[in-house]
Amino acid sequence: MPPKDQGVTKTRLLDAALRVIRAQGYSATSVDDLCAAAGVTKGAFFHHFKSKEALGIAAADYFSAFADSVFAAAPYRQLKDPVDRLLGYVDFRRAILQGQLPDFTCLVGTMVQETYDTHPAIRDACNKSISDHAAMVEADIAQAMKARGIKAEWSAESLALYTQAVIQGAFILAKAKGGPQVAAECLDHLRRYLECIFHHPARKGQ
Amino acid sequence: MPPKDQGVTKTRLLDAALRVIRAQGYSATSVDDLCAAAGVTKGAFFHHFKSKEALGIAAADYFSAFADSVFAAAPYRQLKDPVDRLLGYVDFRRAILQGQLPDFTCLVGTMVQETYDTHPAIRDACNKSISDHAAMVEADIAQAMKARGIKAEWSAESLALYTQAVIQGAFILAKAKGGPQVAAECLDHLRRYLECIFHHPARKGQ
DNA sequence: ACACACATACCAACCAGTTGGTATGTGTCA
DNA sequence: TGACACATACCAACTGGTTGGTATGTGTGT
Repeated sequence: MPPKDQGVTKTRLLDAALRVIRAQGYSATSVDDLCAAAGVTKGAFFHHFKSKEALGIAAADYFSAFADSVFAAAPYRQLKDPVDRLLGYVDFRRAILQGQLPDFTCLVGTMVQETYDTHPAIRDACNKSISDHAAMVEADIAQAMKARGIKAEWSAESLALYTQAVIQGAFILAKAKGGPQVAAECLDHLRRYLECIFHHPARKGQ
Repeated sequence: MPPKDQGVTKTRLLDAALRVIRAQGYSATSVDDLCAAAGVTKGAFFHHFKSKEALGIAAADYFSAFADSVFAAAPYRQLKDPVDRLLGYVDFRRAILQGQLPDFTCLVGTMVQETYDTHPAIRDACNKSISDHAAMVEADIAQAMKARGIKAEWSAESLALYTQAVIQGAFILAKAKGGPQVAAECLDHLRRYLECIFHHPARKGQ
């Protein structure tokens, strides 16, 4: 019944990849692991992906598309003021630090550390994922700078990438310490920096 | 003559581990890879380390001790004012972003992402390495807060961990983008945040 | 003589990827 | 309508090579 099952097996493999690779890393995850987690056979795997590396690239794209949809639909996107949107982004990222670590950490941040030197194609896919997400943040930053009349030595792109560095680093610390609390506190510091830059009054109790 | 060669083979293996694991990651690095890079046999490896996991833990400790000595000997340590020392730390971290990526990135930040869920003993060693280094930064932060009479909602520990998150995240971005420039710009933003917190006049041209 | 620091040879389990095959669907032309 | 050619989706079994780890030597200094 191919029409009914169209793409189901492939999607099951990609969903499994997100879960398993975020928990174990790319190298430690075997094709058999993926197949077992997805409940499919090895033949099905290599029918949909020509190699493990191709699955890695596809997983990065899949993760990226999923993240795009989550942030596009997030409530903070509706805020009128670009500074509010920027701070809303940080608050939203803080709010989604829920559940187990493999549920909210970043697939591409994990993968790129393992593959940047040995699998250039995966590194490029991860870089595109991070850069595209940063570009979304950069748009709000550029508007915020214009709205507040801020002329700085740093670029909107540089600050957007900085937000991503904080988030990626916060995930590493969360993994090292076994929980998301340290990551939340990192996002609080990031928020404080942005408030400082955009002359925004700090929230009470923060 | 064992007295002369005392520890040489073990050290060669640990040095190789630093290089190879930072380039390929922990899981993708085989014991054979390590032996080849160190120029020793497998028998020697398992004479000094009872398992690959034990090597991972030893490598984290070895990296940690190396980092300790580098930072203890760094010129910024001689600065009298704790705020200068804190900013000096960031400047020093920025200055050592030299050479190839595996030369200056963080072994434990790389390893913990791959092992936090599957090798608790390695995760603990990585966590200790990060936390000990953060504690060194935290001491200067605590003194800086006292010197400037700063009472904040955040703790010195929280800010110290934030500096480590920025550094770890900067390494991920550097790997994704293939060079250290983005990491340097992240450290510039971190410096700006610290200047803001400690009411320090910004440097010109920054 | 004995412990230590290695080296050699080897193993079972696992690895990514291939094979030959089946079941099911789709487009086309008479 | 139906028969044929072809494509898609999948499967179980297999392959050559690699994995972490072990068992058993061997040379050397004390």
